[in-house]
Amino acid sequence: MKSEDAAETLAQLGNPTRLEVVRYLVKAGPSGVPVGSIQRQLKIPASTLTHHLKHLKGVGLLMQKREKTNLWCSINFDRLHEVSDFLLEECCSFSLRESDKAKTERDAA
Amino acid sequence: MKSEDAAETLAQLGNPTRLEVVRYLVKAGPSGVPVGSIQRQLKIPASTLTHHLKHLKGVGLLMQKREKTNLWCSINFDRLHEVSDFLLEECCSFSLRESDKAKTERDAA
DNA sequence: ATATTATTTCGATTATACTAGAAATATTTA
DNA sequence: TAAATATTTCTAGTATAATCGAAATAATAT
Repeated sequence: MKSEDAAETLAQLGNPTRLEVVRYLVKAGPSGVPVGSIQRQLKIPASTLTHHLKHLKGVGLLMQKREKTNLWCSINFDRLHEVSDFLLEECCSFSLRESDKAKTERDAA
Repeated sequence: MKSEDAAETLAQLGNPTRLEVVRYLVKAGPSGVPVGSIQRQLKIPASTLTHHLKHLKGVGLLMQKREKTNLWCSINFDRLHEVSDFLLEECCSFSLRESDKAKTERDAA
């Protein structure tokens, strides 16, 4: 995952309302839930919710599928995984050298 | 990690300039680098950089330590790990049921 | 004390995001 | 066709963030 894409995705996850939606969708599982259910459960005004869903869709975190009048929303688990992987790689790019910590501390002394 | 804290931290990571700084600090490793080095390497105006460092410090991603005139900056690896763990937990809260996908697809058919 | 280097504060501009009500647009059901 | 339900678009107010130059502050070295 490219750094700019990661930044964009993280930025979208960084909004409390959107993160709440994401968590709700994760709990809902692969089958997802209709927009209206999210709206009622999380008590988010419809227009506000649509706005946020558009953002999540924009970074590929959200998938939508129409069925009759309902628009079913589900999380793109792979995408969410990519983001956490990105952060993990950042963290762990030093994990090997972390084991040299004792040596480093000796050097400083 | 609480959801609100995660959101706040993700929001901070969601700024391209700050994410660049974080990645640079991760590469720099536990010993860190002075503010001025970041500034020169990433070509970020000093005042802008100070601004962003304050944000990163605010969510506990950045640690600072003065040595003579230099202010050394280093990443709080534990904190970064907490964030990626938060996302991973979100992802994986469904990973078990993901293995039931085949079954789900059979049901749909 | 002065000069040098490092970092922060101040102040101002500009842009973008969040929010949500009201109206509009489907889509389905009666 | 009319009524009901679901979702989006439009619009607009408000707030917050990003940016950076110039000046201020801090620490050291000469």
